[in-house]
Amino acid sequence: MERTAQNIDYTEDAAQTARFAKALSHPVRLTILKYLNNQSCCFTTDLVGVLPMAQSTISQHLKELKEAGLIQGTIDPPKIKYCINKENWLKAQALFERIFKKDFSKIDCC
Amino acid sequence: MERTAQNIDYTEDAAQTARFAKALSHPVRLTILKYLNNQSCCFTTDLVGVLPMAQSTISQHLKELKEAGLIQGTIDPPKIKYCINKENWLKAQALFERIFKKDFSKIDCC
DNA sequence: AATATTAATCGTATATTTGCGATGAACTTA
DNA sequence: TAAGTTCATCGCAAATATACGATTAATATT
Repeated sequence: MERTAQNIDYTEDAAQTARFAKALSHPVRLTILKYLNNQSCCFTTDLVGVLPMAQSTISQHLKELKEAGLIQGTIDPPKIKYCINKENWLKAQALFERIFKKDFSKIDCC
Repeated sequence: MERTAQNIDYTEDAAQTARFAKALSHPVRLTILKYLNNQSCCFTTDLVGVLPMAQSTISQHLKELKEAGLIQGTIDPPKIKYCINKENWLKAQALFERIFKKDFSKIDCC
């Protein structure tokens, strides 16, 4: 097998952390998460009212957050109620904590 | 002014958090940061030896981490020594903590 | 001075992301 | 049943990200 970037096997933690980070890497998605975190839950309608973007764009961001596992939607016809996916949220929290948890006492070289 | 996505003024925190998250959103960059965090510092050479990718690609990832402020390079001719940018690292840590710090006691709706 | 090492940058190809308007499916309400 | 609401998806355009090899500038070594 050729030794190129295509064939790297990252640790599952690194891959998962990268996926979560990617989901958090857009200000609109951070705004949505903050909103959900404050409101417990909300409907897409609410977000469309708050965010100055097309409904389709917001729907796309919601899809990404859902696919990353950070939120979940429950059907409440004809609306969909979104909320934080608690389990994965805590998982993400743990992974980000792990990134930053290191001791800096030894880092005095720069 | 037209009310489109182009004209949104995100809070500085959201924008900064998104920039940090973007820097963390690739497994190679997470690997580099982990390496730096363990080793205190390292040279590009070291990373090229460890990561199975072209030197130019690694250099590009280093540039992104540097532009996000998470690492810094000091010239040590003919090499460049990279290490974590402690100040911004702690800033990033604080911002990510802030994302996840919420109380979940009220989130029982889903 | 000539050669080697280091690491950034350029040029290029391909993939992904972001945004919008338009459409459509599912469900409600009149 | 007809009209309205909700929200996902499609199709498209533009921007950004990712990777590579080749080149270049700076410095070190012979």
